[in-house]
Amino acid sequence: MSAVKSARSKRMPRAVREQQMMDAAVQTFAQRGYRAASMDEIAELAGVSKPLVYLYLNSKEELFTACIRREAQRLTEAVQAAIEPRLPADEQMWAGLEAFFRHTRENPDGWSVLHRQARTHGEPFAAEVSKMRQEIADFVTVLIGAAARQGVPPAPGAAGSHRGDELAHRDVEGLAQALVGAAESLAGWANDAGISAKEAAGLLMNFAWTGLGGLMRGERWSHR
Amino acid sequence: MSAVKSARSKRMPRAVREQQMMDAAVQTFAQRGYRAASMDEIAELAGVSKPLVYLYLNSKEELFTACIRREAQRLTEAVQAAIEPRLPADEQMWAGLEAFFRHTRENPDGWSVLHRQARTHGEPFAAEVSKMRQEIADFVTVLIGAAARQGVPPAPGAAGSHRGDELAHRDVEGLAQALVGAAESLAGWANDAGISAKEAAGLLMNFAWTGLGGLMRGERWSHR
Amino acid sequence: MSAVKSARSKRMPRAVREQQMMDAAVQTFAQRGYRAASMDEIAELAGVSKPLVYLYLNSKEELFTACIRREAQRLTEAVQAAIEPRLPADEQMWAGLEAFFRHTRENPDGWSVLHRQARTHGEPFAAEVSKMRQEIADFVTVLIGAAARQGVPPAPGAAGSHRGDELAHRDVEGLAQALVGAAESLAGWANDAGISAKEAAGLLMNFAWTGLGGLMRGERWSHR
Amino acid sequence: MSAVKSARSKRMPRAVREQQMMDAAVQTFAQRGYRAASMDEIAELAGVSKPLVYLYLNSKEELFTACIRREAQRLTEAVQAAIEPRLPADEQMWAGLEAFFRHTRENPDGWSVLHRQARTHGEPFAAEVSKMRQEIADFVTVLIGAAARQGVPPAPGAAGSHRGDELAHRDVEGLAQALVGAAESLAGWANDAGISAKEAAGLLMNFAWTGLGGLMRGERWSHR
DNA sequence: CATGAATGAGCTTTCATTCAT
DNA sequence: AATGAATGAAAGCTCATTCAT
Repeated sequence: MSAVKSARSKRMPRAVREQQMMDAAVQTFAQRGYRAASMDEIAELAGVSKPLVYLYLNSKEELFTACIRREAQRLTEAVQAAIEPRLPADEQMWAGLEAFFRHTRENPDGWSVLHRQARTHGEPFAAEVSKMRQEIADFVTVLIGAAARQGVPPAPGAAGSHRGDELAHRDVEGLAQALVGAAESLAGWANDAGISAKEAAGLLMNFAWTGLGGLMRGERWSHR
Repeated sequence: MSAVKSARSKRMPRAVREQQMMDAAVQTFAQRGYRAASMDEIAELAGVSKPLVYLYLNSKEELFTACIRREAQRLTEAVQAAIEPRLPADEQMWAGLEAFFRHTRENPDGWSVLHRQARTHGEPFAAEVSKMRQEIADFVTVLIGAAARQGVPPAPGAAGSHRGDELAHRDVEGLAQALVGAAESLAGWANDAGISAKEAAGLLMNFAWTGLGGLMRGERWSHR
Repeated sequence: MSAVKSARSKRMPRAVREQQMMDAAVQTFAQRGYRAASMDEIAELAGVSKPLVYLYLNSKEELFTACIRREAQRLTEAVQAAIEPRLPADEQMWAGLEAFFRHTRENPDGWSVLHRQARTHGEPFAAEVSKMRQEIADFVTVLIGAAARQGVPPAPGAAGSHRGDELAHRDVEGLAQALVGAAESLAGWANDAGISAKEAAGLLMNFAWTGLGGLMRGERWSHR
Repeated sequence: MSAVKSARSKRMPRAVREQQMMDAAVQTFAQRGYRAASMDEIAELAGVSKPLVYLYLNSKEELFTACIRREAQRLTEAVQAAIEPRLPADEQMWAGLEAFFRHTRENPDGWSVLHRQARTHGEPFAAEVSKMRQEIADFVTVLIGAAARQGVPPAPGAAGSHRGDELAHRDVEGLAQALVGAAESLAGWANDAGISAKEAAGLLMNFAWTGLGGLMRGERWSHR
């Protein structure tokens, strides 16, 4: 009936089967955790026998790594595809955040594998995610720098933009880390609370970008 | 010198033995992960036989839960002990953050169990941490509300305090989530980068509290 | 240059392919042992696909048996080809031993399959080698008998040949067993110690043939 | 009834259980071969569960090694116990051979593990046996040397002992190898053919010691 | 109070073997 | 003539958990 072959039909090319296996693996790893996920369950969910999984993906570790890489790439691609480099820094940031929240909401299992599972299970895997995370943090760092040069979020009623006090490099890095952490945290919360990607992005922009503006203008918090 | 007997001596009261076991368990869970940690290893590290662990703590699940509870309590207690309720909201916030960063740095295994392991391994455990997280988020929510009523971070040079536009409850909740996430992220980064708790707290105050001030004054980010 | 097509070229007559497979099998069985050798490895080493191995050789057991038969035949042929039946018994023996040591040194994998692997793995295979071994033992028995009739290894300085005391049939059989075992043992040792086939054959002739001569003359060892 | 507790009774000391396991393992390895022997089968034969085997002996490899060592020690001890160092070399040799044939006949599985299995399966194990074999070969070498010094098997009717031509060290080593190989081969044959240990020892003494005597007296085989 | 002895169940991994093309 | 795709069955090993003392 259907024009699409049933996912269960036998004898399909390797590339297709591999994707099916990784789909099943991501789902299983997300729900059970790396150790608790059994290759039996993954194979069954993929609709193939266990030996075939091993034939194509070699071991549980390699399968997990392959999943992490695929999901990391999909996520970064989704974010990068949303960014229009000619727009101002804040618009780029907003677009990136919106894409991030949208992607994580649409791929909760992939996000879980990246955010929870991969970072929890030792060095072979954590490094894979750290790389992705650092890429994003670097990008955010650049955006903050750009914003600083453009003159940023003017305080309403304040005199026009002026270059704020220099932000130390270490501070910028820390801010990027904080921002990424906030986004990660919000991603989990937004999905559970039924917040849309646009709302979440707006929320974080208000929170972070505005605060950033303050920093740019030299505002600092200190004990009174 | 010490009034405490050697940790290895036989025949000690149950409460002490239990703490030793949980110390060993927290360390093992942090290093290996919930599933990979074996009761054998925990018992050996605690210096007792395996049946004794079962006698006192019943099962791996209960042991893990007990660890989570203990560490969660220690963390929240550390934060709350640092807060002086009569101080202004921002000072409370700073003190809480400083205590948080200090405690996580001084108890990396406990923090790892809470932040990484517990949330990664299914419902019985994640709920335990969510509770703690929510407590903190609620507290932050209260602080923000208080700050809003007191009139907060005045824009330098702006006219004195004025009540900001109302912040929707949902927004406040989201901000709290973002703040907690940022703090968690910074906790990891700070420990690796050798940032002191005070520095990390200051960084986050500048980032968050300032932004918060903007929000209070009705500043919002939007597409131009 | 060569009239033989590359071993990797496609579409070659069955007989040739079969030999390639058996070459690969002998090598793999020798290096890994019967059980540890995988059909995958054999097929890959032979440069063909696994189903083709099954098409031609039916099963791992049959493949192993085929290897044993081929190697046993090659060995016995090598030994027999070296023997000139019109020569005296001792010269025949020497020539046979020399050929044996030479062949095992030049075909260590084949020898390993016969000597080590085949005898180690249950009845279907051990019988195959026993047959070959018995053939050789029988031949040695005949030689000894011939030597006995000819009057053999005269003690230097002793009066000419005289028919020795009768050797019981069972003794002759035992001697043949001992001789074959000694040869097998020397084959391994000689290869490792860099002893040439001629030297090894000489050594064994001195050892065995001389002793044999003593027996023929009725010398017997007994407690004093 | 029996004064001996049933081998199946539960809860026995570790040392006893370990011996039971090794008994079962030796039997299984001998009958099936190293690879084909399954830990399941060994455990069942030993009357214990598989985990207990692993608890005590760690792995299949270690279990195999332990078996090899135990059987090698038992064999060498049996041989050494039979030797009376004050007796002449030939009597020592005879006693050693007799003990060897007796022990291998009474412990066919242990002998199979040493002679067949251990040498067939790669380096960790073969080395263990080589050590034992070399010990024996060295001992034989010493005996041959002693015999040479004492003046040995006089040709009947020949004038009293005289020091034979020097035997090169390499030759002596080769002879020892041949002798050990012959004994190994005879051990298998004697067991199958119902030859007693004494008969087998006598056979080999006649064969080897007599030949040796010839060599000592300078007799050499050569092409005529 | 404390433990040495013991196991049922389940995991990852491998292999000989067969179809469908 | 030849192969890519696929699997049933079993093996080595580990673990949470319990008895008997």
